Amino acid sequence: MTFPSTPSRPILVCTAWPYVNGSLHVGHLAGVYVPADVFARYQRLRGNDVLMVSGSDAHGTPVTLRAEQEGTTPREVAERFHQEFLGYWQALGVRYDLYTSTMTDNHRDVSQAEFRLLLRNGALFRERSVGFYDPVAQRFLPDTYIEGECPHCHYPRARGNQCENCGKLLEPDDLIGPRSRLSPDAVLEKRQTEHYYIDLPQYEERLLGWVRQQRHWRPNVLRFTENFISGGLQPRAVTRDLLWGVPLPDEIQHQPGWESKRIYVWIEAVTGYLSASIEWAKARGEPDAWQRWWQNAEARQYYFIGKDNIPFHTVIWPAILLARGDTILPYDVPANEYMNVGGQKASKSAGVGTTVPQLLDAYDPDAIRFYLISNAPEGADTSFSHEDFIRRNNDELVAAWGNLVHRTLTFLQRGFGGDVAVHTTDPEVAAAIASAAEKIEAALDGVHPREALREAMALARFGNEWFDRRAPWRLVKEDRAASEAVMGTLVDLLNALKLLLAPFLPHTSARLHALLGWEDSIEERGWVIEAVPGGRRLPAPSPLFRKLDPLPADEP
RNA sequence: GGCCAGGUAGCUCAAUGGUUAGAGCGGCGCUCUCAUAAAGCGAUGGUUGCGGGUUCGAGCCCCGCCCUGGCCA
Repeated sequence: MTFPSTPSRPILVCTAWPYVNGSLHVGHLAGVYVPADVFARYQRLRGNDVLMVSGSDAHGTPVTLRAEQEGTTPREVAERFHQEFLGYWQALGVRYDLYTSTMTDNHRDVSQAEFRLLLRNGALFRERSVGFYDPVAQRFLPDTYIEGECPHCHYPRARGNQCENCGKLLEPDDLIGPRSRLSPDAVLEKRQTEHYYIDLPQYEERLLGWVRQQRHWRPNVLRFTENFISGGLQPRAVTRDLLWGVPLPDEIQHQPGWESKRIYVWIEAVTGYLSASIEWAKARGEPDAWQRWWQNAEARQYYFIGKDNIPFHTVIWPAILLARGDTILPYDVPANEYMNVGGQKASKSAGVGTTVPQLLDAYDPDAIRFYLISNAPEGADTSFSHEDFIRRNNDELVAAWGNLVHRTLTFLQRGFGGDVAVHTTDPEVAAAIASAAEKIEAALDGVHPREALREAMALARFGNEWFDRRAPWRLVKEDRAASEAVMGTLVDLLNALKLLLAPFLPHTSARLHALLGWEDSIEERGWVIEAVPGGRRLPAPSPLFRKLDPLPADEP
């Protein structure tokens, strides 16, 4: 039994670049990194040409702020968390082809080259503006860093964008006696500054036309994007008065005043997708190989992000790519909602939190992947709790799939010495496998991993039911050959489920692959459902998953 | 305060405006003993937050209200 092979297609799997200003959270994994990895693993198994890239976003204010708080440099903070993130991917089996950072020379070069290209193509313009300058902190201040007396209600600590007392919207200029929140004693100066802006209105019509063709996008992404563009696009500044970031191209950065400006992070960070692809190609010794995913009409690009990032990936990044004019546009942007964390009392009393290091400390990687996908926030927010995690682990993963594996393999071991008889897969089971596989493929191709996992679990439950119905433990007493044949079919079912679950549960599927007597890897065999040959003797099994102790009851 | 999501079974979640609103898990009952005290079957479980409206038809669309979360901060 095999599936029709599809021609190999280049597929670029991108994930949002996380800020390196702190540990990642369960929501990041559930919304972005685990779904992306599941999708990428599936596409690789299907034989498609997958390139999965991302990296740490080292620049931006959050990193600078953290460094200031710690009395260290942004680079030190960035390096530290970058290393931590690399550890996550290793531990969880999130398998990037390249996970880099925005601190590389390559990224700087690609970003600057892009800036030049946009300039040459008329996408950028330069404009003067007046900003408040803090001479003590030696920087221009964002609106929210300026406070003063509200001209309407005379609240003394109104912000430069809004008075939080009377709610009126303000401009920094409206404030009476504006002060810097960074340096309260500083006398603010109004200084002229100058920045580059990307002329988004120029691309509005083309973007809207393109977006309206994306019928396969998730409804929330499509609706949000259409509203965003229809509301009218404004030019956006693409440079900032900052020191931590990518400098402007040489011919600009040496002009007076421009040495202290940087390419603003939201244009620079999305460019990371391209720069990482190029870095991967260079490292591979084929510097042009990236073009296969960027300048090829057959290629498909998928961007896995959280919902807060939608406009950057469905409007601004496509606008940049349109302005470049030398690449394809994103194929899909499967943005997820949030996995919130409720039941905080429970997590605190258990002494376990929800950052990635804490999760990894408490649970096995496949159990984490299982939970996060089965409760993934694909269309609406969902909530995480340790209680729910333990329940899903024990009552679903272990009880259905883990049990099917273990009861099959131990019975085969005890009853038949681990010998798989020469057999044919029972037609009812074969049909159930084929039907489940078809649904799983459709769900994964459409980037609905949660539905795909549900189908796989339904097949595992069917396996338990069929096992009970055939009762090989009873059959063996009357008709040993018939019992052997039942076990052969069950082994085939395990073999199929091992493959169908491999994108979700790569570690345990690999272990099961070996327990089923294969000497190669799942990846080498590819997305092919096959029977386990008769005559094979399987090794003694051990459980794939462990049950977790329930949390201690809450003390009142 | 403004903006944006949500509110569906005990819990966690499904349901292009179209049969009697579904699934998993839990709880209850039964069956089984190969299996990590696991599994299977069965019955039970709903005023889809509240009140109006549009429609042949509304969980879904519109208006108002209540509640929760997120962002602005």
